[in-house]
Amino acid sequence: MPRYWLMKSEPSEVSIDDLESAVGQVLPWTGVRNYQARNFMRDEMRVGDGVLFYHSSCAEPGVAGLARIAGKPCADETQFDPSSDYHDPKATADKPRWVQIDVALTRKTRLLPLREMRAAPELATMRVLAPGNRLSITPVTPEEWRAVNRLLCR
DNA sequence: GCCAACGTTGGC
DNA sequence: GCCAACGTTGGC
Repeated sequence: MPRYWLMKSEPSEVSIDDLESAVGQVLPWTGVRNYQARNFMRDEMRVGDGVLFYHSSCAEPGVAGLARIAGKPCADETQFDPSSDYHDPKATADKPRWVQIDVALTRKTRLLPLREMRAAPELATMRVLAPGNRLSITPVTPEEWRAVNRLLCR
């Protein structure tokens, strides 16, 4: 039962600074459109779980801050919105397909670059670093969580 | 912009 | 249920 997660976000959409400046420093994590990632949110996340906030698809990919799960999963509102990039015409209010969950900032950190993560032997097992990985949400082991925190203090 | 890896779709 | 085609992800 994982208690830690890595969640990818494109900073051009939602960055660590957006989370920092959000009301209550909480944002709903919307737009997940992958079943495996959805199932993590829907079935396995609990309030208080630790989150590595990861910036992807940008000039400097890497962990940009620490956050935590701050609510229960509920229907992702963007799936019903025809004007949203995340609109899903097959989703209905009766049968929502996608879920969102509140994520709260714990603290912004220095950027821990992907490059540095790959170079750290203690992070070699991280699922996000596995070749070909594309999942936007991946479980993180307590050991990996501690190792990332140690690296962030350097 | 490239491209490898992967997930989803849809015809059969 | 198979699997080829297609779309997306995301580092580089």
